[in-house]
Amino acid sequence: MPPNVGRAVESAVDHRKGPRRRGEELENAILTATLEELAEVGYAALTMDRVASRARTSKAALYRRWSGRAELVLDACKLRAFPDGGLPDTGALRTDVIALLRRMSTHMASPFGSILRGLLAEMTSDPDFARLIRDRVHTAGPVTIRALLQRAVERGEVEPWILGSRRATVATDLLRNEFLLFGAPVDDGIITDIVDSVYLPLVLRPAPGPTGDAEH
Amino acid sequence: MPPNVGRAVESAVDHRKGPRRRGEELENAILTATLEELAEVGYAALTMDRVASRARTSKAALYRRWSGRAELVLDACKLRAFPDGGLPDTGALRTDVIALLRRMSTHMASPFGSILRGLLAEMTSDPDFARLIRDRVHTAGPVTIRALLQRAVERGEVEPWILGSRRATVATDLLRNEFLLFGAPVDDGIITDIVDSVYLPLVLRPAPGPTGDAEH
DNA sequence: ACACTTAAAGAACGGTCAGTTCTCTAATAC
DNA sequence: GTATTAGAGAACTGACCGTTCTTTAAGTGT
Repeated sequence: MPPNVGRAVESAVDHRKGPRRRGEELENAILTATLEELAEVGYAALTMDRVASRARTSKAALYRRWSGRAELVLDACKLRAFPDGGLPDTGALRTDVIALLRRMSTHMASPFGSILRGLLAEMTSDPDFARLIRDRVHTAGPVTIRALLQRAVERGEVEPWILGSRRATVATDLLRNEFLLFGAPVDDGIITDIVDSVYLPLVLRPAPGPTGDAEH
Repeated sequence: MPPNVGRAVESAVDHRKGPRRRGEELENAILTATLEELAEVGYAALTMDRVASRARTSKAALYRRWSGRAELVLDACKLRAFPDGGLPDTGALRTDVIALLRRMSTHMASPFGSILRGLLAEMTSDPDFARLIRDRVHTAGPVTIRALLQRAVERGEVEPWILGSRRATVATDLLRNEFLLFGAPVDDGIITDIVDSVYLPLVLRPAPGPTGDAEH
């Protein structure tokens, strides 16, 4: 019945007395711990137990907020987004794009790279979750390069229809592919090769399209 | 000692007596069981226990041959390669490439797609293993498209230098990117978009006007 | 100030799976 | 034949996941 009324001789070490965090404060501590774990051991080796103990909380507190590792990491990446550093603005499309790809490359060489791989693998299961990952993780590249293109259009370097074409994001798409296959950081020669022998010929002025291909 | 001195009251059911497979026969059975498991539950849910019991063998036999799940799956994919079906040969580069991308798309919609994702995620750890994956899994696309290009060069559709350029594999690179981000099968409109608005403008003869693409 | 409600800390548990290591014994080599 | 190799099967350690329980601090309402 009420077994241990009295005294609890046990529990020599029980710091439930310490200032107990709640709500947002605790949540922030958990997300911070998650990012630290990601930086130290990467996504694949991140465990809920480790995050909980690093944040000096309990797994129960984690599972009350997130349904699993992937959701937790996703939120950690979302709120404390990795530094973006503003748009490159060198005055010419070529150097702008090279600067962007270089930045993406170093970004992928950070723990973020392993997160990317891990989340990509987990997209197999849930389509809704897959959409979430796509939206939160894979939009940075395309959004940024479209902004660079927009300025190039205003300078007259690029024809406006390119913005709505699949050509627009080829540079970041190829960089992502390169990273996934060969790892990061992506060699600088490869970056300039992507830009000079593929991307610029596709988007720069005199580049002709086959038929009227402004769709998507 | 008499072989079956009546000991061991235990072991009511012990079929170690059945024809015990060895060497290559057993290995084939294991690889077959691996492929069946892959087809049924996908890469993420594949476990060594299940493979062992499906092959009616023991985990010890698996670990004597492979150091883990990834190596096993890699070998299973390598030996009993998924059907290639020969090179598309339609007489024109455009239709050849579209046929190739379609085939790759359906391939990625098979269990092979989940294998791809899983292996990609495991490349984080070991660089040697990463190379192995790249070589065994991601060569099919590029190798095939180079063969298509080679024939296009012989027909005069494409200039020879393209074969050694990064442009050569852009179609398969973009398809892989599309699959990883959006899943398979890849919509047919996207495939033709990749080919018509990106790939062909990059590789076809000089300045491919929509009407007369000069072959002389 | 008080009782009441919420939720954090911590521990334990059941379950799954990875890898390892036993024993026993069939298949093979010598 | 005898000796060696290696497969079958089971047990076992250890990691991790996700859940649940108890105890108790932090808020909430009156």
